[in-house]
Amino acid sequence: MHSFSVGKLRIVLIFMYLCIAVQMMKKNVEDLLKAHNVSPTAMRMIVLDHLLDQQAALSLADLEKALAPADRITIYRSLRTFESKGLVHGIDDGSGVTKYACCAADCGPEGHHDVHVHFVCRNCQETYCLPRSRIPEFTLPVGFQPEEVNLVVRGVCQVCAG
Amino acid sequence: MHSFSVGKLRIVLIFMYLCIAVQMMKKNVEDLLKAHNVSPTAMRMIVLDHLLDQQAALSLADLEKALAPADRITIYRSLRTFESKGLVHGIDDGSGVTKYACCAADCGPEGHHDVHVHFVCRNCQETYCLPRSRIPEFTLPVGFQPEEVNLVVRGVCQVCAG
DNA sequence: GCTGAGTTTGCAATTCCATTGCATGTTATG
DNA sequence: CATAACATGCAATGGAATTGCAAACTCAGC
Ligand SMILES: [Mn+2]
Ligand SMILES: [Mn+2]
Ligand SMILES: [Zn+2]
Ligand SMILES: [Zn+2]
Repeated sequence: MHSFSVGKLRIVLIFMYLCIAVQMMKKNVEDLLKAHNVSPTAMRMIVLDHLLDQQAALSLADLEKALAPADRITIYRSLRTFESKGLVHGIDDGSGVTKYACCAADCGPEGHHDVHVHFVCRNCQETYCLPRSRIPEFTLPVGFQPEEVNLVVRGVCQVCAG
Repeated sequence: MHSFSVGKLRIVLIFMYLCIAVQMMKKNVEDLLKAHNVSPTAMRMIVLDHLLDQQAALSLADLEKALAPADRITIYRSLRTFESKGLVHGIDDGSGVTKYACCAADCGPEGHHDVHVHFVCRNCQETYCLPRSRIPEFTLPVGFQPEEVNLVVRGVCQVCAG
């Protein structure tokens, strides 16, 4: 009778770990969707999962490329659904194409609460959410009633400046 | 021999005043163009004069409508020229269409200096420059080097809130 | 399991704005 | 006037967002 080698055991353990990780990941994405009242379809789970992976915001074209051969319109409509349910927020960074990133705070169908600064790197073109950088107070002429604020900073990002 | 009535004299004086006013206006627009190294063509004077009249920023479509039957592309290229020479600045107010407004400060071909807040009214859809509302200080994570800032506030404007 | 209503998806088409190419018209200058 | 440089008008293009619609799918109720 022969025993498992350490190498084989390691491979089996890694495989089991990956299975569990993928399951947990899927479970997390699924639960996140359900928690926001969105039916967890295959496409939506793929889109949301990919968005959760990102450091920087993605455009529809980015997602289309990354998730090929998924249909662009389906991704587009997933994003709109997510946005309306407070799962992701669209970012108008001045480039002319909307970028999307996951909401950090407890946003919901009532609205988005995590108002933060966005940063666009003129070198790598990436768009980052900066949740730590709260938008400061500013004064408006009398009579103007603010409701939403969008602050976009252009410059060189951490990675490119490093 | 009969004399002028007071009424006729008044009309003549108003007419003369208007002639002089229009001349001065034209002279002002022409000088403004020349001062920024832009040949004062008929179209450019019309476009710039109309922009100087406005309280709120205008889109290309707005200008096209107001200045009909002037050619849209010619207006478009006038605006680009003005922008490059520091006469007007384009505003990305999040509506997806660029609005244009005259520069208040001493901008030039080197760049635009009058960085200010822009306000979009969700009721009347007008976009206003708020030159008095300076963009406040804000903090960025270490490593991010800011170069340009764009702050757009959405809400209800002075007129609509009245 | 089968059915039907409601939802989601994929493809085609449309709309809207920004931008470019090119031939013609205009201006400035000697 | 001649000529080069610049400005204009029309047509065409490009890219992104959005919509229409029919087929595919999901799921509760039989
Ligand atoms: Mn963000
Ligand atoms: Mn402005
Ligand atoms: Zn960068
Ligand atoms: Zn208003």
